[in-house]
Amino acid sequence: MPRLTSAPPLAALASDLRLACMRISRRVRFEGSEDVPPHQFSVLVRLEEATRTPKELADFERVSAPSMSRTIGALVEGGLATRTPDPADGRQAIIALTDAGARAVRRTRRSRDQWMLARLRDLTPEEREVLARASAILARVAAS
Amino acid sequence: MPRLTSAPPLAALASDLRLACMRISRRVRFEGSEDVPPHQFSVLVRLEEATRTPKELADFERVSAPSMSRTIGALVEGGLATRTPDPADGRQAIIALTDAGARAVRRTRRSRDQWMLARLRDLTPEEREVLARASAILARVAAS
DNA sequence: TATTGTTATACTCTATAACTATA
DNA sequence: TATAGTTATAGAGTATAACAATA
Repeated sequence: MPRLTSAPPLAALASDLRLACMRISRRVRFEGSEDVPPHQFSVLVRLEEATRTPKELADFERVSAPSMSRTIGALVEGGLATRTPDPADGRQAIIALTDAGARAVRRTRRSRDQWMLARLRDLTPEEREVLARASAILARVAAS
Repeated sequence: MPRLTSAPPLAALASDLRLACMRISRRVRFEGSEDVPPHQFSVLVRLEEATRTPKELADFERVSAPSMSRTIGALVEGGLATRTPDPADGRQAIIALTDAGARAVRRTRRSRDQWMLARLRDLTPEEREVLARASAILARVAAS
């Protein structure tokens, strides 16, 4: 039974969709047993793709250079990342993920997925199909 | 042109959907010109529905009583909320929204909606229809 | 001189422990 | 005694300003 949503006011959709996404995020954050603080986790994820310099990480996380310096320090201290001088440019450092760091990312990710997975099980196949299509659209929107 | 997603692995959907929602939230938070800090905003929203006691607010926000006491202090100081003794139970206080607080909520909400609204304009009607249906499902999931 | 990064310092939000007041 | 709330104190995370090293 498809609902009649042929021409919903765009502003209402924007507001409802934003709220729904933020509430999902909130629940995920609350329900998941976080292994690593959120700001550290963001950096670890970024390091999964490639090694980065502190400046790159600070720009991506929209955080000041000193804050990132501190975060990196905590990651290195915890054995989740390494900091080595860049042989090509002595001003820069290269931050890389350790095996323990990679494991921490997988662990946190798995924990965060659990709550969502449990909820999806209660939905109908049709609803899951809608969410699958929406997921692709939202991913594109978030990246735009 | 509907994509073939007849039987996506549920775990993959959970992960993709969660990530998409969290990234949308992140973008909204970054792009919006925040008027009030996030933790204060959450409390103001909660007060929109009804007056609350500090304990109720602390429980809902999953924060310690002293933290909530401090947050409430900031809101009262800023003229966004009021704190009055409960005539029925002298131990409790009643926290209520002021007009300025209600305006601050609307302002922040509008700012957060702007980014999402702009993105929706670039989508096709079909994509917006999918998101409208997904929004309702996600809202229900987040509340479950 | 400009860029990269760290250290110094301060502010905010968080928490636990200790305290006051009321039930 | 138990509950609601605040104050005291400390631990993270953030920022700006100042500094060191390299390009």
